[in-house]
Amino acid sequence: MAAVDLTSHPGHLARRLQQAHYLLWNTMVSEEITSPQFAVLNALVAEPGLDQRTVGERVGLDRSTIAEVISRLIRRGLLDKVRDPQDGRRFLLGLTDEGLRTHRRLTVRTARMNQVFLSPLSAAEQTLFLELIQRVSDAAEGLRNPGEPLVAPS
Amino acid sequence: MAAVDLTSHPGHLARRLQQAHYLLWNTMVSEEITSPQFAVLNALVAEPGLDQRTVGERVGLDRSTIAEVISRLIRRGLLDKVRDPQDGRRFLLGLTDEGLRTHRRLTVRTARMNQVFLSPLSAAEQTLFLELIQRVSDAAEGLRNPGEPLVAPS
DNA sequence: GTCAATTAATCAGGGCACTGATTATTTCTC
DNA sequence: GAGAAATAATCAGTGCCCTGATTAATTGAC
Repeated sequence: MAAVDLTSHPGHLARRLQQAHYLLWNTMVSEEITSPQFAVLNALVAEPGLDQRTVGERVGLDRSTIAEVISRLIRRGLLDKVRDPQDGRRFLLGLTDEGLRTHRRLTVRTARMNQVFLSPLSAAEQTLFLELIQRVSDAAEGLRNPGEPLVAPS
Repeated sequence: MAAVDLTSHPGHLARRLQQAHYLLWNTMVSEEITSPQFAVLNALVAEPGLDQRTVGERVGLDRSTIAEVISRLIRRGLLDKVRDPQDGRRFLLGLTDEGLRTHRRLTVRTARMNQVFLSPLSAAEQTLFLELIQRVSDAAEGLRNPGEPLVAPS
């Protein structure tokens, strides 16, 4: 009889938030292209010709995950990759015409979806909400490799 | 040249938030037990003897996912399940002694982790943050099966 | 120039999350 | 009481997310 109230646990709420978003994305944006996949397309619209690792950095996906996401996008003909002639370890990524079209099409829909998603909040709350999430995530990411331990061992 | 700023996309931020939480959980709480697994243990501390589907409902996991999570917890000896003599479709779940001990141990650590996770925000902001996430998630979950379409088709 | 350290990408393995289909049991209807 | 509808659980398939180990190429030290 010492159960905890999970509604005070930001991690639990974050998971539920993401699930809710996933569902809404599926109904309002696309059943084919996922939100992380769109983020990758978007990164390459912003900076064409990036390599795989850097794209992962831009959108917040680790080396393994970005590899999977990219291989799916290539399989679907939205991306192609060529070896960097300057550095034989790297692959340079580029959007295909269809990739570009897909990005354009989904951009409109994601805007609408974001509106619906945030509609329970007032305009001021929406701005605050985005800012708070960002501050918490940024701070936690900053704890990644800090040189000194985060907490004293119990 | 029509890339979007993903920092205004709540879904993208939600994903990053969850990743940040995942990392912090791993370093501050446990490398064995995950946050969803803890949520399941916690649900069974609050209401012992629930069946699998109901536990999933309580913690926000669908039928497939809850089945996997529970089978891992059983494999690790933290849970056991018995057929409901009243209803042969159901399994009733119970915490083992070790499951109970694990829940108790992790409860302390999650509290500390939540403090660290939210530390970039002031006390007032923390309260607001949790409330805003909850309102957005609840609203989006309410859109699940509404009888009428969410949006006019494009 | 050669060997060592670094770096980009891949692979193996574990866990979370969803959908659609299937199986077993119960409940509802007649 | 027999057949139909509903419900709990499982299975197959896809995708995201992480770590640790491995491979191939480049860079740096000497």
